[in-house]
Amino acid sequence: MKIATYNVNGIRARLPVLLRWLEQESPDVVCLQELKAPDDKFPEKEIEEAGYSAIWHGQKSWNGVAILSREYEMEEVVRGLPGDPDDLQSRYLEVVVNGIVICCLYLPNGNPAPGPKFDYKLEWFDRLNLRAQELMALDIPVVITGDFNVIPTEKDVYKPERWVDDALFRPETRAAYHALIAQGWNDAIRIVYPYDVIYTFYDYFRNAFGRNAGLRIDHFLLSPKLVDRLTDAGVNRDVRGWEKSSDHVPVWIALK
DNA sequence: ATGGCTCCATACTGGAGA
Repeated sequence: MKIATYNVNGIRARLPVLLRWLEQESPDVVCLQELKAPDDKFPEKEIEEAGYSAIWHGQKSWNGVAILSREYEMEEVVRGLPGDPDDLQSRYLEVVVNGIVICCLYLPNGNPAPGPKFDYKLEWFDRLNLRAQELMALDIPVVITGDFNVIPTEKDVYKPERWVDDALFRPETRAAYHALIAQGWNDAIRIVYPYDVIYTFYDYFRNAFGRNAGLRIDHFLLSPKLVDRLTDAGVNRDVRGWEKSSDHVPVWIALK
């Protein structure tokens, strides 16, 4: 079973690239972030013609997440991150598919930091960790994946010293991420590739992709019940070089 | 230190992204 995550940065602008990538990689389940489209503008027909059912949580202009499935039935569990009725941003979707809970998230960017956007990021992170703790306590197969907007370590950024004050790398952000990991979650990419330099995002500016000046901010976290089933993982780095690419790269895992 | 690029909105410009 192959599961992928891809921050598309606008599903309408990205549709040709998305469909080409789906055709090439044939993932069973796909978590998408940054749809940048309201619910009624989600390209349901094109996704269906590509062979996928879909559940989506859209929003006008910004944010938006979706989960696609090629073969397995999906059952929606949670829409929107619990814990704050005033938070209307579409950043979290949770489903059960093939006996696995899959959480698709788009964690707030948080820049500029400090400031209200950074406060929102940390508050959102606290609520994510509460939900993750609930799932961990169930002792079942769970995948938490998506765009975390977190650079976990210095190894995950091309020039760490330039990012120390950024909301993606500040101590508070890394502390929240490490608190999540400390619940017992396993970083799938680092299990398969403990030492390699792996990036999932390249800025549109300054030929970042050509210089391999990237960040690793899209992650796959596996519950203990699932980690033994991990057989492979990777990033589709070449997709970043395609015409009209997203600034993010698809990330995937394979489970037995 | 700045700006470089790309997306979306109701649009010839600005906000957000990371």
